[in-house]
Amino acid sequence: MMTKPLAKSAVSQQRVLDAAARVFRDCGYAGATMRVIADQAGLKAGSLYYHYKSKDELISAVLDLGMNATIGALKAALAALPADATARQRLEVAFRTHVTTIIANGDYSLATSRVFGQVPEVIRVQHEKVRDLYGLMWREILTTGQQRGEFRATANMTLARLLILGALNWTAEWFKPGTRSIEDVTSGFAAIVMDGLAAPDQL
Amino acid sequence: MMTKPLAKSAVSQQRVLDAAARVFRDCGYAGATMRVIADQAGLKAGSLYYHYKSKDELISAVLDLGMNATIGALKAALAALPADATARQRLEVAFRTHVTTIIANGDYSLATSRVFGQVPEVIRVQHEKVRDLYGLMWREILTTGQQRGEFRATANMTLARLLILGALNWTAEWFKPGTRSIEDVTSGFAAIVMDGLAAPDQL
DNA sequence: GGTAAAATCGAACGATAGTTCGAAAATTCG
DNA sequence: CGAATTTTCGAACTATCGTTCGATTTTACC
Repeated sequence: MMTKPLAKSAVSQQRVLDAAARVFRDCGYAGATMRVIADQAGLKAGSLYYHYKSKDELISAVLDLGMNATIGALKAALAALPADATARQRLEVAFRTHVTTIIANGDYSLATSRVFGQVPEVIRVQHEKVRDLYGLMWREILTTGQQRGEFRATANMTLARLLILGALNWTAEWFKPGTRSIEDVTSGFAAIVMDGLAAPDQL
Repeated sequence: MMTKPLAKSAVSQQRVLDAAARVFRDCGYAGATMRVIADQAGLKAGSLYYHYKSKDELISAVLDLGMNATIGALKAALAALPADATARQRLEVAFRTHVTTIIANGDYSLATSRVFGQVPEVIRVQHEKVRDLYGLMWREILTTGQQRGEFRATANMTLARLLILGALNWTAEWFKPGTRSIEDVTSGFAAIVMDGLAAPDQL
């Protein structure tokens, strides 16, 4: 008899995914073995294949989750902003949201950024599209702000985007909760990117 | 009889190292196999062990070379600067030097940054010291500039350093020679970091 | 509580990993 | 050229990889 999909397997599936993210992050794609992932999830290697039919499907799921969480969070945060928000406010919210998300989903974010270059090409190409979509969201924030005259007209916004994303993604590598708050980091970053390091001209 | 070390082996050793950097960059630490590295170097797997006595020694050599090239280049560039150079000039030179080096040594730089988190702990700890040394050089540039009053007193220089190094290291991932010049990238980055994105107040 | 379905196990498969080592080839130099 | 040395090869070893699959245990439902 046909039964509705039961919920007991979902908890195991989640444990497997979490374990996979951690192991992929620490060991890379090839270095992450199914046996270690299974062990971290409290299973034996063979049992993984009940939930994911191959290692490639596992890494693909990890990449999906890491990227989609980031995109979804940014979309939601921007949508929650009042319509008359300044470009600076939008940029600051984007900073905070990005860092908050990649810290909260640390295992997935680090796994994604560290392992992306090592994954089989088929999978990488597939996820590059999602990455590009995310880049487009940032491009929109920056160019709109420039068109409104809130950002310096002479600034190269493509370079700005690459600088910002490089700096923000790097936070996942060094940020340790407890030492500094996410708010401190993002507001500090925003201050530099918006106002620069140079001391104001003395009059 | 004892003979002086001959030079014929050095060329092979270099070919092995170059091949290793490429393969480590593309496949990660565990994914890079000795057989593929040997093949890229025009040798058979067993022959690698004449030059390096283990895979760990190989990756260690790649990490060394990647990091030391960057450190050496920055040291030299700063030393070549006139003694009365402004902090802004020093920072711009550091930008340019860092990017130029990691682009020139692309295989080693990317291998280093991608593989660092996957390497056996003994090796990683060893190279963390060298990394810290490099961070210290940047810290010096930034705090000195701040003490001289050339950089905003309110700016958090630790965050500035993390932002800058994150952004600069990320260039190795996206920079494609031909499209944009290194000079364009570094001067664009420097403009943002020094002067900020915000449009000047209208009076 | 019993029974069907879901979930896990455990042993095994071929493939390939890092590494070793004696033999073979290439190089150097008198 | 020929002998000593340097460099490379190729086959082999053990370990472990991803994966499969029938047996077994656990779970859900009447």
